[in-house]
Amino acid sequence: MQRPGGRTARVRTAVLKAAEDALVEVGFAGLDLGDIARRAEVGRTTVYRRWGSVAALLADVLADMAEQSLPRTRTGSLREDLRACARLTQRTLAHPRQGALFRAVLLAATCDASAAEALHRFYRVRVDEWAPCVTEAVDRGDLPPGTDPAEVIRAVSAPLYYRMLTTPDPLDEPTADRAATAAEAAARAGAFRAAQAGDPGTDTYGTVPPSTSTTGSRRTGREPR
Amino acid sequence: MQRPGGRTARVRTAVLKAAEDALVEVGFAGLDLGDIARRAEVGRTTVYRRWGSVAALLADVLADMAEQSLPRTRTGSLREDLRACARLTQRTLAHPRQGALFRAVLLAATCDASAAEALHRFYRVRVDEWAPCVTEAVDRGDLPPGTDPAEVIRAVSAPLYYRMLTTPDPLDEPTADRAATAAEAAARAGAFRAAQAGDPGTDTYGTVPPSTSTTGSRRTGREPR
DNA sequence: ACGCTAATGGAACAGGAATCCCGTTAATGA
DNA sequence: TCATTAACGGGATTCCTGTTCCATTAGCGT
Repeated sequence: MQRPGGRTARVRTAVLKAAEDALVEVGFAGLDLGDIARRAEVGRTTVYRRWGSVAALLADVLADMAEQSLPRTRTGSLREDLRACARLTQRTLAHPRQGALFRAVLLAATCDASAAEALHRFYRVRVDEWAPCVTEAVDRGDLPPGTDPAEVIRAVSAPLYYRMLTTPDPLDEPTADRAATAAEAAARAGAFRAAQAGDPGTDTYGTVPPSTSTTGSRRTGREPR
Repeated sequence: MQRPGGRTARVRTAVLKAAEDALVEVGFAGLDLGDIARRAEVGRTTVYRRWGSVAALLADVLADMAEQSLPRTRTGSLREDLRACARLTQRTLAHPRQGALFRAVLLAATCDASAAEALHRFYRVRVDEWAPCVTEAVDRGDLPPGTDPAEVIRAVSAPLYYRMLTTPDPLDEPTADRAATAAEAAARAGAFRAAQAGDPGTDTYGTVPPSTSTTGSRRTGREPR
């Protein structure tokens, strides 16, 4: 028989809070379940038993956070909607507490399956929350029919995450606005329409090497960008 | 007196190789310098002395990788250039070995200053490598004057990284092509021109709350997207 | 070739995180 | 209100990572 009431819930709240605090203070690498238990004034054993690892604990933090998410704003304009979406992402990532949290969960997700699943669910929910503004724009005729709403929303946030991860530059509002503008422009141009047959250019890549399989190690040169 | 020759270089090579192997096999979370030393058939002491931490070692792996990067392809078409760029990124991230490596270094960068610096330098170099194709497109008149080359290149990769991190979906070639198409469309529409005064829309955000400072915690609701 | 010493590697040591054991506390339902 | 037992908490224990010490190896200059 499970006992989610009273004490158990209190302990969970205290530990999640302590985990966030610890994360902001010492960073992801410095997280230690024993330390978190101390901050939460809870027995070490309890934390180890209920969560077992930093990644699992962060997954729970994310799940808790997801329940508190805000509804999207609703303007009547695609431009304004996307800008609001971008600003929200920018503000969240730039926020000292929430930003640290998101970076940490992104990290944890690449190491731990439960954290990855929690993260994926979180983003699925968030995209679904904002997708309607794209659908409405399509209905209004502002965007071409067949535009994939989720892709547009993802296109708004992607540059912000990429910038956060790969450059030392701060995430400011102009950056957010630029991301929104770019996503809107691409959407208007039909870049996010669902794959349609005969799209010119999809079959004419003369310069890209075959790359039959990514498994082959015929070349040692690496190359992302 | 320093002795970069012979044995030292051999040890470095063996350790970096072993680190990559270990990364692919046990993942970032499971990395252990002792284990890496064992794989490299090198004394633990040596690894601890020369690198000291997983993050520092990964930074060195990244530096080593950067030296082996391939030059960009050169077609005469912006569309083809961006597609090649996107495909290269996609192929790299989807590659079992290199993909794991990049994810790990991204992680390490958020925990360790030296890894972060190595990562930033790496992406700066990569962007600089590809930026010319945008500059050339501007010169040809394919893109509006004032277009920021680096931003266009980053816009190509951003969706791929975002997808890799936030969804369980595989990174395939259609995804890469879509990213290239979207970046091109946005660039053509002038979304990446350097900030110019009087850009209509930049000053008319009626729905976005003030958000004077991101530090304030007046609301507990969180919200990325 | 030879000597100097940077660099390595084995082994012992230390510190701390994760686990286990078991008594205590307090939610839950009758 | 009371019995039941899920869940907690403190302390001992184990395991393992990272450090230190010192002997050995092998670049490097002469």
